[in-house]
This record gives sequence, C-alpha cells and structure tokens, in this order.
Amino acid sequence: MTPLLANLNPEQLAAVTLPHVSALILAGAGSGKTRVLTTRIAWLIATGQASPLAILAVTFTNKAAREMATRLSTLTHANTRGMWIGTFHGLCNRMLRAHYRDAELPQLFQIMDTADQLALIKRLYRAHALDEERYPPRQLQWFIADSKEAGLRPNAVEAGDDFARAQVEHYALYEAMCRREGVVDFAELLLRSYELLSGHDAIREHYRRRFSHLLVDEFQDTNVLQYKWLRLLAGERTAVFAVGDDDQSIYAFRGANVANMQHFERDFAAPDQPVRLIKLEQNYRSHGTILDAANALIRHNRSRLGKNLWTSEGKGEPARVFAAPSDVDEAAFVVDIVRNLADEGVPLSEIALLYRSNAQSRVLEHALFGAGLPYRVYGGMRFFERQEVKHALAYLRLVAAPGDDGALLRVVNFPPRGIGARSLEQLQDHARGAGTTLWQAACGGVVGGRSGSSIGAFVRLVEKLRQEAGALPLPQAIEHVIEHSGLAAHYANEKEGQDRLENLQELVNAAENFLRESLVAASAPGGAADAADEGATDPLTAFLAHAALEAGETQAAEGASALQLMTVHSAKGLEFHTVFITGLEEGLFPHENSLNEFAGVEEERRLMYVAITRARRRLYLSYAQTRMLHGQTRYHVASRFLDELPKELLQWLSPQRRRAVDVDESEWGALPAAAPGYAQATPPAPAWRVGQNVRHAKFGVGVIVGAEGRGSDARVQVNFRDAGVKWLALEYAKLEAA
DNA sequence: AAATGTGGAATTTTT
DNA sequence: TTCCACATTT
Repeated sequence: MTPLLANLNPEQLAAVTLPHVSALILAGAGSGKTRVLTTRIAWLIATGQASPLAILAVTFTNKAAREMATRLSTLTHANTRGMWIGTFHGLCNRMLRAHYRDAELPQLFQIMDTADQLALIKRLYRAHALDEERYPPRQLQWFIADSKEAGLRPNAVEAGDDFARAQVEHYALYEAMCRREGVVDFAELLLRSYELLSGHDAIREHYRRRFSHLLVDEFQDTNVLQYKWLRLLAGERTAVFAVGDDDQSIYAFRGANVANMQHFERDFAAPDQPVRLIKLEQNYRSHGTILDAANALIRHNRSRLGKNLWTSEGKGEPARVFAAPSDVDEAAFVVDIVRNLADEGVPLSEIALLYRSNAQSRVLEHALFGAGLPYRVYGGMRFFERQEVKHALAYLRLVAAPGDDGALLRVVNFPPRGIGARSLEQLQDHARGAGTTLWQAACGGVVGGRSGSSIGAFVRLVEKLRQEAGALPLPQAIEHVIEHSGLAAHYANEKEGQDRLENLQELVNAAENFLRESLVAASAPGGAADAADEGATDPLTAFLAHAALEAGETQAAEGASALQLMTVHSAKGLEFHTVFITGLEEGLFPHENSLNEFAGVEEERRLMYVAITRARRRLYLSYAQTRMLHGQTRYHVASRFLDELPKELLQWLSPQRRRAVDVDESEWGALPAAAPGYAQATPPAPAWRVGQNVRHAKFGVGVIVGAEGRGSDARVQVNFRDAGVKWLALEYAKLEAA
C-alpha cells in the first residue's frame, strides 16, 4: 500500500480508488470528507489515470477551495496549478473570461456583489418610475436570483398573475440595464456559463474532452442551475465524484436542492455503468454519546437517504442540559461553565457558543464582557464590503470599465466635489434619453452650466487616473488611485478615518498577494498551457473579480485564544472540543418562521444535527424560559429537539448552593460534575408544546400553535379543527394529549 | 452635506 | 430593543 492510501478505512479506500465511474459519496459529519476528496485527486494523478489538467474540483466557498488546493499540494508532487479548483462562481468566471465573445459579454465585464445589485435595482426603479411600494426592490432581487438559479430568462419565466407579470417585466428591464453597463450578478455567472456550454457545441466538447474527472464538494448544497451545469459539463466519459451529506443540508432557503442527491444516481449513470454509492459513516471527531444524540435526533426526519454515524472511541460524557429562567441566566450559566473549562485547561478557542440567530449573541457577549472572557463573534462586515474599500474599488472599476454606472454614482461625488443631486439628475436624464451610460453622457459634455464643469472635471480625473495607473504595476496603481482620487486625503481629515486608511493600505497589500499568487500560477508548468487556451485577463480586472467573488475574512484579527461565537449555520464544517447550543426554545430553534415553511422543521432539525456534530468531547444544551426579543419579554417552552434526544444521553443540571447531595446514581453517576455550583437534576415534566395535538372537552381536537407565560399564567394557542384558533389558560382549560 | 428624527421590521448566508 | 432606511432639518 502506498503512503497515499495509508490509514484510510475500507469505505474511504473504496471511494478514493473507485474506477472511472460516477459516484455519490455520502459523507457523514467528521467522516474525513475533505481527506477523501483530496486523496482521490492525488491518487488519480499518482497512478497516471488523470493529468492535473483533466481535473475540475468545485466547492461552495473560497475557503474550502483553498483548503483543498493546500492539502493537495502536500499530497502530490505533480503541479496542481493546471487544475481547475474553485468555487462554482470562480470557475464560471474563469470560463466566461476565456470565451467572453461567445458568451456575449464585454471583455472587461464587472461582477456585482449583492449590495451592488440592489443599488442597481434601485436605480432601475428610478429610471423607469417603478412602484417601490408595490414591488419592493429586495423582492425583485430575490425574484431575479430565483429565476436565474432555476435557469430561466425573463421570456421563460411563467407568470400566473399580474404581479408576477410585472416582476418578469422588471427582470427584463434589469437585464437590459446590466447589459448596457457591462455588469453581471452572481447568478448570472452561473447562468451565462451554462448557456455558453449549452449553446456552443465546440466549447462544450472542448471542456468535456478536457475534464475527465469532475469532483463536487458539499453536493447537498447545489442548486438546480449548478446541477444542470454539472450535467452539461459531464460528457459520456466523465467521472463525477460528488461528495455530500443530505443530513447537513441547511441552505434550502437560498436555493440548495437536496433532491439533487436523489437524482444523481439516475442522471449521472453511464449506459453500462451505474452510479456507485458509498457511505462514510465512521466518525473521527466525536465521542459516542454525541454521535448517538445526533443519530437519534436526525432519525425524526422523514426524507433522508439514511446514514448512521459511529465511532471506535468511547461514549464519553453525557450532554448537559440547562433550563435557565431567563436569557441572562442562560448567559451566566455559560460563563460559569466556560470559566471552569478554562481552569481545566481547555483553550478558549476550542469552545464554541452557537445560536440560531445573530441577535442572540448580544446577551452572551454582555455576560462574557462582564466576566472578562475574550471572545470572537463571527459574521458581520467583511473586508471587501467596507465602504472605504468599496469606494476605492469603484474608482478602479471606473478606470477598468467606465460604463459601470454603479461605480460612477458611488464616487462621482465622493470625496465631495460639488456634484449635487440636481446635476446628477440631469446627467441621468441625458443618459436615459440617449440610451447611453452615465460615463458616455458625462463625456459628451451635454450637461451645461456649473455642474457640467464639475462633472467634466470628474471625467478628466478618472481619465488621468486611468492613464497614470495604467503604466504602473497593480499594487502601485491602486495606491496611486487611492491617493489621487482624493480618498486618502478625505479619510486623513476624518475623525475616525485612521482605520479606514489602514484598510485602504490593506487593499494594496491584498493586491500584492493576489499578484504574487497569480504569478506563481502562470509560471508553473502547465499553467502556461492553460493560460494559452483561455486568453489572459488584465491584472486589474482579475483583481476586481477576485474582490467581488471573495468578500474576505469577516474579522481581520485571528489573534489570541478567544471563545468562538457564531450562528449554527456558520459553524458548519468546523469542530470544537466543547460546544454550547443555546436558545433551544420553540420559536427560536426551531425558528417560528420555519413552522410555516414547507419541510421547514426538517431543515431546522438538520441544523440542530449540524450543531451537535460540531462537538468533539463536550456538549451543553441550554434554553431560557424568558427571553427579551424585539424589545418584549417572550415566554418559550423547551425546543422539541430536546425531547427528541434520548434521555439516557442527557444530564439535566440545576444550580446548587451546596455540593450536589441528591445525585442520581445512574450510569453517569460517577462522571465528573459538570461544574461547581451545578448538580444533576431531574428533567422537567413534559410541557405542552407547539405542534402537539390536543383535545379539549368543548372545542374538540386541535394542534398547539403557540404558547406563552409560565406557572399560573401559562397559556397556549390552539388551532382547533372545528372551533378555530383560541388562546387557553392551562390552569383552567382541561387539555389532554390527542 | 452633515445631523437629527421617524417608522418599520427584526432567521439562517455564499458567491 | 436595536438597527436600518429614509426624510427632514440645519
């Protein structure tokens, strides 16, 4: 056995060494998914079955793509640069740059992020006097993304009613606007690439011949269009290696289609070769109890391919459950336990505090701050989304492609240079009348008066920047633009402009890094051949695409050991020694909105499954009976997910003044106390909960749809089959389970 | 053009 | 409650 294949378990080995067939790898949490994916590629190359040029590996995030590339470079001596490894969007961008004419795009098309897109839609509304009240811009944005991700152009969208017809019309106007300005949104990269392949036999055949192996990470997260793209790219002789976990599908709300996993076997089978299915169920991350809990929970989902995680390690400790009277008490509990873990020597960075929604971090942060515990919150502003960076990028976009009206509007009067709303109004009117971009209108000098001269000065500024920056290497060009656009001086005068200036310097550094990496890629053997059949893109446009496609780290400072606070969604793919899952309340987790969504609770349950499987050694589950939400105190019952966990895996805790005296001598009795000040408790009696069927003497049968209050104030809202929705005080209404 | 006020909404998120 | 977008003021 070669070292490459050493220490693989039988299933992993089978997956890595599959013959040239398409395969679906059902890879459970912590089953070594990334390792299998990268080792598969390394093995294909090492055994001479595939050249690096014949491999395309696609992921969802840049982080995953980078990780794959990094691991690969340690696994194989062959150069990995000729490979197409990247995100769906990154690879589509690459393809569209290479075939921009056939794709009917301008050579220097610019990529809009979601914020740019919304700004464009708002301009569209103003230009066509569309009704923002009746058709909220955000809704149109969603509609467009949705349509594109289904592979539908405006002429193909079916509109059943007037509202939908209006949206389709707006969609068409939006497309015309994008075309005129030479910009594309994220979904457009996918759709355009798909159309390029479907509409040009020669191009499609070229890529089909070239890529003998397509490898897909996080396959459960693919949307309809991504699936169609993969099908198109996969020829008769292409082996597609799709790795995913249907139980970890938590992005249906943004178009992910788990059904792709079910369809895969049907759609990717070769005439003589059925799709191979391999399950990776051995988990290398967690102790047994954690996996048992996860397995038991996810068994409550009806639609699954079916999978059970196991480990050769011991069962470990029970999951500790804490019912806090309030959100503040819950946070205090977390602080108590964390202090204790820290004393035990668990690094803070190995402890994660998870919650369903970002708003929940506040109370936790407050308690941690008060306790002097360092923490890091994930989510929030990313580097390339900062306003000063956006401004600098807008100047650069104007320099690269002046037809970009969004970029022009962003900086035409920033720093302020006396171009007010009136002159812009005029400029926009002229552009609209002549059917040109703002830049063209501005160059035409059609706008008279004083404002015209300011706009003329702006045009001259941008052209000067283009001339001067064009002669410089990318980082210096960016530095030049920051300096001579007036951005630097503007922020230097601003009270809190120091951070912004630093970020602008950081942008120059980012360009340096970017340039260095692309030089390595181009100089690598194979890289050159690759570039030849693609047609090179100029460094500035490439960097701007990079900035749009990779928003950058959320938080710059990785820094010292700190607690990790994040939503369950952003915890996917990570692991920690200890995990706290907080806010386990009906209405929060599962979120109340999910109760009305199709298959919503199942997705919430998968989310809970993801949360549980992040823990290696210890798991704390907590909920608060009272919580401040939207400025009001809300009362919640414990999450149904707690009920769905086998009680023998749980150890309920209650605060104690004295050391525990009434510790139940169950099988966990001998295990270490959860923390000083907390002792084992008996679980609370099952409470009425949302979703439960009940019977009332007078109103008949119904289902609980809401609950609030505690003790003698407790009330439930019941939707009766015959009597409608009613609030009932539990103290008086004699409800029974039905 | 900045500063201040008001109303409404308030899962989850990558590219 | 808190944040955001938008409107009005200064």
